[in-house]
Amino acid sequence: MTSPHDTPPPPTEDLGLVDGLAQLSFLVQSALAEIAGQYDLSVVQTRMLGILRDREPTMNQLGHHLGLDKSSITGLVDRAQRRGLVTRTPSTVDRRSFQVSITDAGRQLVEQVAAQFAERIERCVEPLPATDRKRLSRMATRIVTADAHDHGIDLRTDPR
Amino acid sequence: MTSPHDTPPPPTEDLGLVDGLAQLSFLVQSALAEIAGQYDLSVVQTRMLGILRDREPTMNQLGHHLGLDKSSITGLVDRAQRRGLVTRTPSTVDRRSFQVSITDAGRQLVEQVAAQFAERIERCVEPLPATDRKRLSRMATRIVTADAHDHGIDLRTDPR
DNA sequence: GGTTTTAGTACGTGACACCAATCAAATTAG
DNA sequence: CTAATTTGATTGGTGTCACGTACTAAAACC
Repeated sequence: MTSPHDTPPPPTEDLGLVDGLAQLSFLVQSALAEIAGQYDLSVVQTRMLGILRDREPTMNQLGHHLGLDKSSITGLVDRAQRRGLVTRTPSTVDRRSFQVSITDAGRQLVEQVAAQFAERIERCVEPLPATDRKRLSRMATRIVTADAHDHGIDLRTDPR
Repeated sequence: MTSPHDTPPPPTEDLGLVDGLAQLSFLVQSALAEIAGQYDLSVVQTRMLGILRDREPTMNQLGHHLGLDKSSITGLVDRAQRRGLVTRTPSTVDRRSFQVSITDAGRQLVEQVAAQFAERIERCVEPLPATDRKRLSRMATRIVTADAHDHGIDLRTDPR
C-alpha cells in the first residue's frame, strides 16, 4: 500500500499537535538511544552524564533531576562508576551523603555523544526553513521552561 | 536562588534547537509514562496498543513497527495477552505466524490513555499562541514524515 | 527431495525502575 | 541533653524490557 522510498514530500496531512509531538519525541528518543548505544550508553546513563557536566549533585539531588527513585540511582551510579565515568565523593558537610562527579573520561564520552546527537537532530530538522527552525527552538524552549516552572524544577540537560 | 512559583515568564533565553527538542522529548515521554502508568501500562505497551488500534500485524511486523527484535515481541505480547489486551490469532495463510489484534478491553484502555495524554499535551502547549501551535503541529509532522520517508517506514501511532 | 529462509519461541543476561526494609547520620522535640 | 523523627543512601526482591543465541516448524527456493 504505502510506498517506501518514492514520492519526495507529498503534501502530507497534518498529524495534529498531540500525535505530532508524540511521534517527534519518539524520533528524538530513538536517535539518542541509537547514538548513545554506539558508546555502550543507555539513554538514562547519557542523561545522567549530561546533568553531571555542569553539576555535582548528591545521589538524592541526582535522582530528583532524573525523576527517579533513590534506589534506582544507586545502581545507576554504581554501573557508571565501575566504568570510570563518575565518582562518588563523601560529602564534607553531611557524612551520609556523597557528591557525584563526572570524570574526564565520562565528560569526554558524553561530549562525543552530545556532538553526534546534535548533528543528527540538525539533520532531522533540515527539511524546515531556517525561520521555522528558529521558531521551533523558541517554542520548545517555551514549553519546556513553562513546564519546569510549573513543577518548580530546574531541568536543563545541557545549559549554555 | 531559583524561585519556584514566582515570576511568570521571565524572558528565558533560548535553549537552542537541539537541547530544546531533547528536553521537549523528555517532557512528552515522561508525561506519557506517567499517564500510562496510571493504568499499569508501560510506554512500550501503550505504543503497541496504539499501533494495534488500526492494524493487525504479525509478530514480525509488530516488531518492525516498534523497532524491536522479534524476541522482544514475544514477551511483550505475552504480557498483554495475559491481561486480555491483545489476541494472537493463527494466520490462515502461513501456519507459522500469528496476527496480533487488540481486544475491546485493550482498545478501551488505550483510548483512555490517549485521551488523557492528549489533554496533558494540550495543556503543556497552552503557553503558545494558537498560531504557533498550528505551526508546531505542522513542523513536527514535517520532521516526522521526512524521517519516516528516509527510512521507508510507515510509523503513525494514531492515524487520522 | 534437499537446502535455505523465515516466523515465532525459549533461554540466559543485563539494564532499569519501583517498593519495602534497613542503617547510620542529622535534625527536631521535649 | 537524651529521645524521637527525619533524611541520605544501600540492599534485596520483583517486574518490564531489550538483546543475542539457539531451536522448531513451516515456507520458499532450486
